[in-house]
Amino acid sequence: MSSAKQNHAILSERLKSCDVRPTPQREVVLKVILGKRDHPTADEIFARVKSSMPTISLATVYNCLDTLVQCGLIRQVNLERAPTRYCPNLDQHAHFHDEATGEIHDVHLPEDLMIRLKEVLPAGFDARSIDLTFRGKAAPTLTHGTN
Amino acid sequence: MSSAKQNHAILSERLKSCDVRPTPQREVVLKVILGKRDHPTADEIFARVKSSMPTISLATVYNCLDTLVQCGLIRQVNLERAPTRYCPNLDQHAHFHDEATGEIHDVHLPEDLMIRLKEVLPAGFDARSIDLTFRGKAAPTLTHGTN
DNA sequence: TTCTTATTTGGAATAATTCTAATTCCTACT
DNA sequence: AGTAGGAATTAGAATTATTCCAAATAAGAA
Repeated sequence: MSSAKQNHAILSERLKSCDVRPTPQREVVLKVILGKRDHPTADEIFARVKSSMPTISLATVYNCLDTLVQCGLIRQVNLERAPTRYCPNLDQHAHFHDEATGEIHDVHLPEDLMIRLKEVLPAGFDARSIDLTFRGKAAPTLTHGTN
Repeated sequence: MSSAKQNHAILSERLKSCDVRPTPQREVVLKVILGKRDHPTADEIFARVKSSMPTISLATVYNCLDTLVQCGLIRQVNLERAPTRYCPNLDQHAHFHDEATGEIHDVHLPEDLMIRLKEVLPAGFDARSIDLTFRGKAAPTLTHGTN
């Protein structure tokens, strides 16, 4: 079995396990996002996807993204007043938004902190997800985390 | 001195302390946001402001909001793919976004947790602000926090 | 295969925000 | 008080991200 075929099988399996139809469009959108550890916008994803599937439409990219987020196969990140970005990293992590460069860095969150975070919620609040975003500036010289 | 005048003086003082001109528009926008502990959108703020200053323009509301956020007199909250909301509560707190009702509740964050949060950042990362948003559902019967 | 239903498509529509250029308003300095 | 000069405001146009729509297509079950 070729590597490409195997890849397809893996992606297809992932989609099926979420009870969604493993269409070629969904697979290629997912593949593109997982293929790079950055935080692309819908437009950027559209551009990347078009090189392997030139006929795909932007509406489909949006549809696929919605589906993938629903499934929990990717995450959604919102910066203030900027187009939504998507994140392939499903490990528990926070985002650091470098205000000087606009870059987003993933920051690992230890398990005990996650537990501590959930403890601050009053009784009756049931959190399905937690978004933690830092804003500020990062030291320019060192290379930290992913962008 | 009348209460209204005193109010004006206080608002004006707050603005001056941020090195911005205390214009009537900025004062009324700030007053409207501080007057209610909710999370209005720019459009909602525009509507509220118009009742006391009918000639104000939406562009000015946006300008004022930008200025006030810059000054740190109000905060900005972004829900996924929804218009930006503004928050009068400057105490350290998180937001709980009730996915069923769309309501936003403030959640108090203890000081030690804030310290713990900043500790997860690698050396060289300097966080100016921290945004923590929970998403999920809240028990409907009880009345928790502010919306 | 054929049926049923979900998905895709392109283009139009919507909605939040920003831009622009003209006007008006503060504030500091005489 | 009067005025110069920069900052803020205004209305409306422009931009841009996202969603809607109705028709065409494709996937999975029988």
